[in-house]
Amino acid sequence: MTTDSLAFAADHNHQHCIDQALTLARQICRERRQRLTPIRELVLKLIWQSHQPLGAYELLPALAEAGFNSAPPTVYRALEFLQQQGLVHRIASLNAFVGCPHPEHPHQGSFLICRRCRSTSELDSASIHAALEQSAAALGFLVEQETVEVTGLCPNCQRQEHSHG
Amino acid sequence: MTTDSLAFAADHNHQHCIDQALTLARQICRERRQRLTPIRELVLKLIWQSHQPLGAYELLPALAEAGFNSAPPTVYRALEFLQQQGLVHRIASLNAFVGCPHPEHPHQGSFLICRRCRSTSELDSASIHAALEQSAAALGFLVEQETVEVTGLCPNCQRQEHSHG
DNA sequence: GCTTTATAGGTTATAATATAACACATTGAA
DNA sequence: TTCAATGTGTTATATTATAACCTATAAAGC
Repeated sequence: MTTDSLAFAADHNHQHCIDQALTLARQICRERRQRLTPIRELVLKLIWQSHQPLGAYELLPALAEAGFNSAPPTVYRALEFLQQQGLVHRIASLNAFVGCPHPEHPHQGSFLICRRCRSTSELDSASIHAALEQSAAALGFLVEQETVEVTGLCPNCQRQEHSHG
Repeated sequence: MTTDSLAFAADHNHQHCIDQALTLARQICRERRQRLTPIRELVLKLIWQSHQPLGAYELLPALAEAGFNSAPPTVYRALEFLQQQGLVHRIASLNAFVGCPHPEHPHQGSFLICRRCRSTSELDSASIHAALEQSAAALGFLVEQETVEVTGLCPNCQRQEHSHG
């Protein structure tokens, strides 16, 4: 994981982050013969405007502005496609969606979510994944899907809370 | 963790499980000077009827039958109280609630959820917790809340799927 | 016991999130 | 160029959750 994919890294260059995500998405969809249509690309771009997970309904106004239909099914369809391609993840504990920095190979992320600034980072989850697999295997349980969402305070917000409550 | 708190254990005695949960709940609330009112106790009992997480709206008919008001706020209030006391957990990925077998000390569980029979077991999550803490600490992130929900197939359902698709 | 205060529950309305169903348009392939 | 598959528009509705306000009940102090 490169530092600049981390929302709370001090050296985070977000424009680079967005550009990279979109370029990668186009490339991946081309390779997989999947159609990254204007709506889908716009939704992905909107989600990548920040590292804060966005709710589906928060995306609708921007879709309307761009001249698209802005009824819920439009955005949910785009999100469904993006999730299938691994380009975004859904955060179950927030009912919201966030861009995936590593869509090359399908996976389910583990997330650190700051309750104060809402910034969310995807963890490189090998050890977490291993711990889950092991606990599951001990009970004979076959793991198919993992939802790992950790809420707390990012480094920046720890400082902020400390100084002004 | 005793075997009989595990939903997919072969020797699971569910009536014992329910009785134990209710007895423990009464004891805990007494100790904490919290009121386990009839509605709250009924909701807890309903949730413990199975190890399948139940949605809030699934509880309403039974509340109505028991002569209580059955508007949503009634059940959400009871669930909020039960969660605060650690007697039930909310499963974010299902929007549903499940009984907690170890409410004595507050914690947030890790769950194994069978996608076929919906049975859900709470893991003793020390190693998972440690892995999360470690990953978070490496980024300077302060953990406050953990949502760990693993979906897959329980041992029974693995056999079933294998034999009749 | 009575009064006061806090907590719990009843009730109505509505917010927030998500999907069903069907018609029409566009794309890509035969 | 026609067909089949996929994507989008549109309307309606399902599902999950909370706000707001009022009444009832419990517990705590006098």
